[in-house]
Amino acid sequence: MVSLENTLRDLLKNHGYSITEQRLMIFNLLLGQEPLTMHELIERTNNQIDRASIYRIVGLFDQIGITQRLNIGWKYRIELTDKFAQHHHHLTCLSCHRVIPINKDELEDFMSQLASAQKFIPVEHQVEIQGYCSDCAQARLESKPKESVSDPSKFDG
Amino acid sequence: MVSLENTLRDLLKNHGYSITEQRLMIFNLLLGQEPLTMHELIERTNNQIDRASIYRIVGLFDQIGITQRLNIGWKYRIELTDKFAQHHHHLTCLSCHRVIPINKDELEDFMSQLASAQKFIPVEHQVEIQGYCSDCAQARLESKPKESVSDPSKFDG
DNA sequence: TATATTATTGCAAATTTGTTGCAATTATAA
DNA sequence: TTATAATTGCAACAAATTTGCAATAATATA
Repeated sequence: MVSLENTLRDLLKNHGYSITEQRLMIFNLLLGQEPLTMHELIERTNNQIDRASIYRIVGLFDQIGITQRLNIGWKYRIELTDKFAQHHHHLTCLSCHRVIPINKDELEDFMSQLASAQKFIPVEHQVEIQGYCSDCAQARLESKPKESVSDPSKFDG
Repeated sequence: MVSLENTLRDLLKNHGYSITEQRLMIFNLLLGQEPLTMHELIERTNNQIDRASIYRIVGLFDQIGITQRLNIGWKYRIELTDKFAQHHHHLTCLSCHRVIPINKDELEDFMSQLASAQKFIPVEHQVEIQGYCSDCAQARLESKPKESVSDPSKFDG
């Protein structure tokens, strides 16, 4: 039986990197979570790891395929790759910013097909769909307020 | 016959914003390009627009659906929405970082289906597939060099 | 298990990226 | 034209990310 942490250890080893307390902590913070922003990740380490190290660790994780980045609205978020987690496809509501994970096998198949038609060897993929969730779609039907923004740069994504 | 710039003018007008030289310039820099990072966009204005204004303009463009953000590797990139451009789906090579646009109708159909099955009203969507393009896949078959990086945080995404 | 070697971390400082307030300028509508 | 409101540039600020380097921790080997 292989635990996810062992997969991590192997990945680090195989790439010639050492296993440190800090790397394990970052990994565990990401495990089983919704994708986290850097800020959230830093917060959750509770000053037990220096910021610079966190950036270096996430950089390394990205590089050897442990994590990947995802843009939701304005800022990017960090999530574990397929090796460790399943929910890499999302429906994002433009109104309430809810993120609904989608995880369909048919989607996977479709992706591979699409890629291989171009002689491209897929490793990871993400699908993002922005729109309106059923609640917000309903609310919008009932009242459609005019937008009015003094400083457009203030928008929250 | 409607030019894309007229579509832009209308969009600004309809939302109550004015048409300025700066907004037109940003728009034209994005038109027909691969998605640009903020840095690239700023560079290409050649000091003809202040940084703060560029951020404000892109913020506005995002808000009224002229642009959207996209993560390729390390930093986010700005690209025009469907109203102006077609290539919102990409194959990204993990080795040479080439970005190959994909634009398939079947993909569009598939997306709408997927979303509506969840009573979700799709507005925009992106599909990103990372893997190896045919050239790099070939090269990797011929020689599989060990990676060796002194400071992992230096990686270029 | 101790030790030498190399990788990794924390710290402090620097740089880059993004934001804000406000006066000067420009666009728009009358 | 001219008045009004929106937009820009500027300068200062704040947040995010990176860097160099000495101290520390991990690894491989004796």
